[in-house]
Amino acid sequence: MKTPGDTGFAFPDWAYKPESSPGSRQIQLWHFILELLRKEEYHDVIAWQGDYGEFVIKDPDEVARLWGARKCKPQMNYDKLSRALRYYYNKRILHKTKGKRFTYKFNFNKLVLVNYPFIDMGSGRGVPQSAPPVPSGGTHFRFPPSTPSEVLSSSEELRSPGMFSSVARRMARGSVSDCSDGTSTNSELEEAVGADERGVGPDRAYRGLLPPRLPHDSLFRIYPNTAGLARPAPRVHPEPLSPFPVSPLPGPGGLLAPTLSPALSMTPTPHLSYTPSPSLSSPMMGSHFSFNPEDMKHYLQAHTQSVYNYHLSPRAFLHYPNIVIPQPHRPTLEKPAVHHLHGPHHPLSHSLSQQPAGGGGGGGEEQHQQHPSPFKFKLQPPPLGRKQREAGSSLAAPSSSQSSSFTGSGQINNAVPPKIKVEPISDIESEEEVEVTDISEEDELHHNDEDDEGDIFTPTARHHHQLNNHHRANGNGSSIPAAPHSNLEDEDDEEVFKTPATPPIGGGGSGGGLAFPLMGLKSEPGQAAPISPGGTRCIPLKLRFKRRWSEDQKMEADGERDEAEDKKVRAEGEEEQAEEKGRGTGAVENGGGRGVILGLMLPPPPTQRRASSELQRATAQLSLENTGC
DNA sequence: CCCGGAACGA
DNA sequence: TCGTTCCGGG
Repeated sequence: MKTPGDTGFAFPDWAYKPESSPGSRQIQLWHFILELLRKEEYHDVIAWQGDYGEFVIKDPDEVARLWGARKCKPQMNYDKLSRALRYYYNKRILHKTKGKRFTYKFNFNKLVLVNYPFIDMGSGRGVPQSAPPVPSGGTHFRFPPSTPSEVLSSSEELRSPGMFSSVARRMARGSVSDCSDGTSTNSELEEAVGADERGVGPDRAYRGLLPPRLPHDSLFRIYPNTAGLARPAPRVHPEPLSPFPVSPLPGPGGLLAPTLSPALSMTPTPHLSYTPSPSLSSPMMGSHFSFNPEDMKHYLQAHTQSVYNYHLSPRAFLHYPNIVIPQPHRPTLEKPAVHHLHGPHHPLSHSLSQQPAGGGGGGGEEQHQQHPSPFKFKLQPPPLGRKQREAGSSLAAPSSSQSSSFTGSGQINNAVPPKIKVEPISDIESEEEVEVTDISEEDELHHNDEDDEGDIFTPTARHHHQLNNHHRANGNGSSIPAAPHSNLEDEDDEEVFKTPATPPIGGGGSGGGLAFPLMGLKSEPGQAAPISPGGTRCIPLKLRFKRRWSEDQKMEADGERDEAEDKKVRAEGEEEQAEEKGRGTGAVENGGGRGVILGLMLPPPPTQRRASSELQRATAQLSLENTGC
């Protein structure tokens, strides 16, 4: 599957690997955690807390037991489990919330990208404090750096049959757990799931998964560039129950208006079974960008798949005009044109086959089958070790950290400048001091790439955690300050500089070219500098890269570097510079690039429920699978 | 409690 | 090769 040949640029393997996906036979700890988090039954043991993506293990032993049961390792204990969790730090799947016991936070950035872009995590309702509505703009969520464009670019690979087939098979086989002894866990989970599916309405179903906040905002924030769009108050909470943020656009109706790129016809195609109302459908895409429909499709599909896989809320589904995303089940509805795209539909269908919910399911399935992640590219794993906390901290901390960590408080909402905002208000004070040392490491390093991202989810958290979590904690819960995607910029910039060439893009020019084209399309006139790809490359390239890769790249780059030379991470000086630059020029572009993405993402509002229900089912199915001892 | 190197298994 | 588990140290 992995083609070694690949350059390796895109996302981390785990992000797209089938194995990573929930449906996969071998469950991974983080999947498991996610699973538990989504179930209320376990909310006593583990639950979302505070910031997005942040969860607390209330009963470590129990969690360990459950995990052990799942893996058929009776000896599992929290210590081991936590080690496993720690292992994820390097992968950036999660990180520890300092200062809080048993509290970790998911970095969905990457995950999101590939597997599920819109995710949010949060507490579902179950969660007590945190659940709340997002504060104002929830900004936590960030778009995946890579975004579709990247994906698209690599589309080549996407289609590779090999992957699909293999995946498909896997999925198909998939479910069924081997572990007979399956402890209660399995059964419980399964049951629970089942219950959710059927009995409960969709709302509930997913509610657990997602977090209260809404990612959308973040999206917006990221993309401000479309000035027109302004994504004012994206978050609407349509559904009271659901914790999630709601669909973004809908609220402000105006926002939506802008439609997608001109290139595409805006026509909303209701192909999707769950398609939301057409009008709503197009989210925010700015007029600026246009994607290639196919690409979009792929992206969407992938996204969809992820959604299903992870039980994300329906909102997660993207809606894009002209593009049809196949749904997993429910073939009955329409089988629109699923063209080759098909989707993702995954395992569920297969595994589900057992339940023919939708009458004619069979046929539909075929079409869709696909793998989870259509995209193949991956970035390389960037793990790097961050060993030197201390060292780094001293150095880097200062400037970079600040920038990166933004506390920003709701700027987005208000400000929402068309451009990106750079560092918000971050309170330097607190952050710096505090963070500097401890955090610094993380922040620095990560922040480069991730923190921001990661933080994005919990912007506040980071800083505070050390000092005081208190405020962040639930009080508002949300606390979401803001966003800051500014960080991104910074980050990006950095990266750019560093690894300009790297790119992913394939080897060479060609690769790059591919990628860019999209960009070009997207970009609009004014802002971004579209310019031809070639030309663009020089400067724009960087920027672009930044955006895309931004995080990943940075990390990787850094990581690589670090690895190669030494682990220390220090490149801050450079970074800083980069940041500055990036801002200047980058801002616009950023917006553009990302904006596009955002646009893609948009979630559809209303209608999704169905989808969600299905999703649920699917998920349920998946969850059942687990086990294989 | 948390970290991360080292060993181990698939 | 990758992920998980063991284990000593902070």
